[in-house]
Amino acid sequence: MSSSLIHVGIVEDNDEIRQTLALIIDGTPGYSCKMVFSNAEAAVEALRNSYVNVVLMDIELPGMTGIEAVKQLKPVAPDMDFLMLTIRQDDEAIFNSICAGATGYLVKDTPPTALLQAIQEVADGGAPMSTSIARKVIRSFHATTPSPLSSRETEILKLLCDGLNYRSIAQQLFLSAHTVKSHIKNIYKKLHVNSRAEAVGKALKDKLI
Amino acid sequence: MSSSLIHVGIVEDNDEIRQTLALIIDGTPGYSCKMVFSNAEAAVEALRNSYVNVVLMDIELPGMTGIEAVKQLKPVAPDMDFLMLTIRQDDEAIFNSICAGATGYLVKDTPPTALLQAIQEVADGGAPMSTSIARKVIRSFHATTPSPLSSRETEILKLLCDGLNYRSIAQQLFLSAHTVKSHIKNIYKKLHVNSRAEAVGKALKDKLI
DNA sequence: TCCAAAATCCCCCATCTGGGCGATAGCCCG
DNA sequence: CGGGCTATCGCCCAGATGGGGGATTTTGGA
Repeated sequence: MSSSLIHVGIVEDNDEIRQTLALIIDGTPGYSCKMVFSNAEAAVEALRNSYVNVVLMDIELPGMTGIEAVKQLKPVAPDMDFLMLTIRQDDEAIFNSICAGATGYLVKDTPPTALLQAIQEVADGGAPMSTSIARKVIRSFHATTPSPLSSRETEILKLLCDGLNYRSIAQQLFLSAHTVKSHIKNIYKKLHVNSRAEAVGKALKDKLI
Repeated sequence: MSSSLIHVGIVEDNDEIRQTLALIIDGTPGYSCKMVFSNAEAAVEALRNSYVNVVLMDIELPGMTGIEAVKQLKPVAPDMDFLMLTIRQDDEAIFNSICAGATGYLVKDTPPTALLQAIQEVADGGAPMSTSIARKVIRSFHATTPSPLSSRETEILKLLCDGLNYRSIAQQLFLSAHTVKSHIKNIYKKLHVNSRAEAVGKALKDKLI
């Protein structure tokens, strides 16, 4: 990995910081920094069809925030990685950035060696982050509410998520369609919903399945 | 945090490793290790109603695996944290463990200092892990397929996930119910589904909304 | 041991849904 | 300029769905 050139982009409104970062990166063999922007709007426009591998993105920017920029760029450039730049470790903002599509973050006073290493790690498919951020990410993985459903109901809910109707579910579980309907009615009661779509929505959002 | 006693549990079938871990932990001030098991079944049974804070769980166990044990314990003891024990860093197994409810992992030859530090970090709400694991976790956060839906369709899909029917969606968006139906039909075509439930399931699983 | 919950099955019916088919108008890209 | 996509509105109808009842048996925990 370290043999190929890493193309880095920078989006940072503070002139000094931006130029310093660019100098460090472009001055190091193996790193190239041609795409530099002082606002998110210009960056989104120019980066969408670029060959840039890793973007250092300031979170606080005039106009569009860095988080919003990532949200727009990630879908159109899925292979582009984003490292957010922050003054200090702000767990909430960083977590939101990650939800938006960022891979990790850097605090702005990171020494050059660590900066370059973080970029390298990201390019190599890693995601450098503190343990507290990692925990936040993991937590949002897991179910927060304990499921009120019985195992049979959970089983049926899974099949609902696949779009099966009464009959198909009944066949799959060797039940009568009446029974399936009965279970689904109970699921609705317990989840406080009254349609398949809402049940599926709640099930997946609350990680009940 | 470091002032209160951390109750640690161990589940590990290798006698030597298990006893070594227990000795290290129980021999350190601030750490207590009373719950020690050589198989997952006994651990699940005893830990479900225990006061243990952090469990060191071997992944490979005779009978039930450590991953399965976490899957069973996490729902009934949501405040209990799990650190998986592995011989070497196996990204796939570790990722599966995290999906099952684990917070992090340790390689078995971790030196005592780092071991205790990792336990402390977990007890303090962190999630120690390598950058490559972190990346895997983050990746499963993001949409993998670019959405084929128009913005209007996405808007309607969101409302479908909330369980709204034609009329309610129409009112919310100031449209005729006919138009809503029309959009939904197009959504079905694009997502290759043919019911609300399936559309919602696909939307949330593929992170289209 | 006894009760509550779960799991199974059944009926009725108003309403919702999905599929088929069609129409007009705007917009962008080639 | 024409074709494709989107957005908007419309009608018909068979079949699925949700809500309202009720019933029995098994299971599991207190």
